[in-house]
Amino acid sequence: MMAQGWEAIRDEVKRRIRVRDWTPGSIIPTEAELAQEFGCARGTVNRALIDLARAGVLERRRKAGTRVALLPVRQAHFAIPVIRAEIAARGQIATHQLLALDRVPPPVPVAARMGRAAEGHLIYVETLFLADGRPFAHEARWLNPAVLPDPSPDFAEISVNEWLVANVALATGDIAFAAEGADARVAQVLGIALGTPIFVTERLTRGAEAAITFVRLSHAPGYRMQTAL
Amino acid sequence: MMAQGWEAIRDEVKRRIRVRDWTPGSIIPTEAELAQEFGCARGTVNRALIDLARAGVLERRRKAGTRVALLPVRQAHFAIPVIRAEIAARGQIATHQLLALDRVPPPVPVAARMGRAAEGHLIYVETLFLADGRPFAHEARWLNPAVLPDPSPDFAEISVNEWLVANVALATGDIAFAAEGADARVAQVLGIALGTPIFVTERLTRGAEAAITFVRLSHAPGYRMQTAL
DNA sequence: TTGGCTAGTATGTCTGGACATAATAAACCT
DNA sequence: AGGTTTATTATGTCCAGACATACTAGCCAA
Repeated sequence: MMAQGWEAIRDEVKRRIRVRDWTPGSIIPTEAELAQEFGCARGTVNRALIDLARAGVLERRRKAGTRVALLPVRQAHFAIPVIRAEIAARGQIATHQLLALDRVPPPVPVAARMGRAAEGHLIYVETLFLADGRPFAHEARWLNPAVLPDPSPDFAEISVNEWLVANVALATGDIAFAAEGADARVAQVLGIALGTPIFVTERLTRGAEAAITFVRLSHAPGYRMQTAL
Repeated sequence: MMAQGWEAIRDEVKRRIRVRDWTPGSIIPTEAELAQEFGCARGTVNRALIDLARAGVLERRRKAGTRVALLPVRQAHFAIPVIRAEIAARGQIATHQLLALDRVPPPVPVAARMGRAAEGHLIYVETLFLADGRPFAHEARWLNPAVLPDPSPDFAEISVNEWLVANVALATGDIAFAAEGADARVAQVLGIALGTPIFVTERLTRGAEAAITFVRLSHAPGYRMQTAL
C-alpha cells in the first residue's frame, strides 16, 4: 500500500513533523521502535534519519536520541553556474571575447586574497561572455603561473576555464556574492552607466600548497541567482 | 595504519582523483573490487561512493559502473541566514524596530509571486534590523492571513519571524538573490543615498495549498554572502 | 554540594548475505 | 545488416546481527 524503502520512511517522518505530530524540540521514537513500527530493519530507519539530520530537520546525539530541530537550519544549495551552461539553459547562444591576457602584478585586494601565490606576477585574463550577442557577464581572472605545466598551454586556443576544469581536479576554495556599483571598466564593457548596481561573484580556488586562481564575475544588470529550498 | 571506516575510503578515493590516479571521465573499479582491496564489506564502499556521488565528484549508473565526474558539479550550500544569529556571529548586538504593520492589498510583483494567496489583503510587516545600533537590513514581509489562527497572535509582542518558525514546520519555497539600487524607502530607512547598490534577498515560503509569506530583505551596503566549497 | 566513577542506552558503523533494478552486451531471429 | 530478445553485470537497497562510541543519569564519596 505504501511505497517501500528508506525514502518512504524519510517522507513519513517529514510528514509527521509537518502536521506537528512531532513538534520542534521534542524527542522522537528510537530507531529500534520505528523499525518495529514500520516493519523493517533498524539500518533502514537509520538511513532515513541520517538523511534528515543532514538536511537539518533532525538533530541526533548518541544516547540522547533523535529530536526535531528547534530551528530548522534551512540550507540552500546552489549548483555553481558554469557560464556557458547557464546561458544555454536559457535557450540563448553563448559566445565570448578575450579582452586581455597579460602577466601583471596583482592589485592589492587580489594579492591579499591569494596570499603567497601573489608574490610575483600573475596571469591576468579578462573575458566578456555574451548571450545572443548581448553582454552577459564580465570575468576578471588572476591565475597563479606556478600551477601551469612547463610549456604553458596556449590560452588563445583553449579557454582558461576549460583548461582548469580538465587539469585541476577537486580543489577547494570559497565563494562570495555581493552587490556593487559598476566601475569604469565593467560599465564600459557591459555597456551600462557607471555605478549601476551589479551582482558580483568572487571565487577563490586553492590547491594543495597555494592559491590557484581568483575570479571576479560581474553579471549584467537584472541577473538573479535563484534556487528552491 | 590507516584510519578505518567509510570516511577513510571516501577520502582515499578523493585522493586518487586529486592526484589524477583516476582521471575525469574514466571508470573506477567496481564496489566489489574496492571492497576486496580495502578489506571491507561492499556496503561500506557503497556508502563512501554514494556520498561522493551526492557531492558531484562521481557519477554512478547501474551496470555501467562508477566514473569520475567529467565536469564536477561544484555546488555550494548556504545556511540561510537568520538575521539575529548572523549579527550575533559578528559579535554585535542585534536589535530591531517595527516600522509598519498593516493589512494592505499587495503590490503587483508580490501578488504575482504569491498567487492565490494574494487575492485579498495581506498582512504587511516592515522591520529594520540593527547591529550595534546601526542599520543592518530592511525587511519587508507580506503574510497570508489565512495561515493565522483565529485569535491572531499579537505581533507587537512576538515577532512575525519567531511566530513563523515556531508554528510553520518544514515548508518549502524558494530563494533568490540580486543586486538592486536602493529605492526611496530603503534609502531613507538605511540612511543611504538613493540608488546605492544593495544586496537583496527574496524568499517565498509555500504551505500545502497556498503561499504563506514573501520576504524581501535589503542588506546595508558592504554586505557579502560567503561560503566555503 | 561537588566531583568523579559506573552502568545503561541510542546512535554510528560494519559485516556478509540476499534480492531488485537498470543498463549494457551478446545471442538470436528475421 | 538490422532489429529484438535474452543474459549478464554493477549498482541500489534491504536484512539481521554485532560491536563501537558517546552520552546521560544515577550513584557514591570527599
